[in-house]
Amino acid sequence: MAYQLQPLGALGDPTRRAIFERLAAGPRSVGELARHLPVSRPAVSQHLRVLKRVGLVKDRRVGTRRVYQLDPGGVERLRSYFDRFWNRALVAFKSAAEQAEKESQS
Amino acid sequence: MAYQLQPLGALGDPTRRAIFERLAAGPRSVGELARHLPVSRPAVSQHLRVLKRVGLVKDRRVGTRRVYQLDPGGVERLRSYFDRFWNRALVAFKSAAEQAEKESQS
DNA sequence: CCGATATGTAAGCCTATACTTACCGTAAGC
DNA sequence: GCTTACGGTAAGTATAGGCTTACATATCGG
Repeated sequence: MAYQLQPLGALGDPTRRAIFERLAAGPRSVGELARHLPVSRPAVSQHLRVLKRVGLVKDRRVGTRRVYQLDPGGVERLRSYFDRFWNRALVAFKSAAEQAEKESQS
Repeated sequence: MAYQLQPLGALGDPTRRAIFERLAAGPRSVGELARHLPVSRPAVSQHLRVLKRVGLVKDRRVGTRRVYQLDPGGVERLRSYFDRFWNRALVAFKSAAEQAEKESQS
C-alpha cells in the first residue's frame, strides 16, 4: 500500500491508455500502434518505454519489428490493488451508513 | 472500453493517489487529509474536487466540516475494468506463447 | 451578532512532460 | 553491399496542471 504504484501514474495519460487498451486486443508492433493514433511514431515509442518500465507491457523482437503485448503480471497487480480498495470502500461505506442512521435517531 | 475512463486520469497524480489511499482507511475531513500531506489545504480541496468529478469519492456536510469517503461504485468500475484487461492479457499471453512455440519448431 | 473554524474558489506561477523533428542503429531483401 | 523498412534516442518546445497565496462563504458557539 505504501508502494508508489507507478503503473497508475503511467495510465494517467490518455494516449498511454489508448495504447494499453489496443494491446488488450492482442500483440502489436510499434508502427501498427502509431498508425491508429493521432501522435507520431516516436511518441508511441516513448509511451511504450514508460509502460514497459512500470511492468504493464513486454516486448520481443520479430525480425526488424518489435512486438509489444500486455504483461499479465502488471495487470494482475492493478487488479488486486483495486480489489482491496473495493473491499475497504464497502466497509467504510457501511459504517458511514450506520453512523448516519445513528445520528438521525438521536 | 471506448470510455475515456477518467478515473485513471485522476489517479495518475501521486497526491491524489495518497488521498485516495488514505480515504480507504475511512472517511476523513479535508483538514484531516491536508494535515498528513505535504501540500496546502486548498490543494487538497482541488484534488478532492477532481476525485469527486470522476466518481471516486463522495462527500457530505458534517457541521462546518465536509467529510469525504470512497465511492464504492467508482472503485467497482475500476475493479471490473482491470478484471477484463487481465483476462484479455492472459489470452494474448497464451496465444503469444503458442506462436513462439510454433516458430521455434519450424 | 461576532469571532472562530472549516472549506471552497480565483488568479497566477512554474515545473513536469507529452510532442515534434532530426538523427542513428539494425535487420532483411534483392 | 546497398537500400529500404522499422524503431529507439536526443534535443528543444509548448502546454497542461499542480501548487501557493489571497479572498469569499458558511456553520457553530457564546
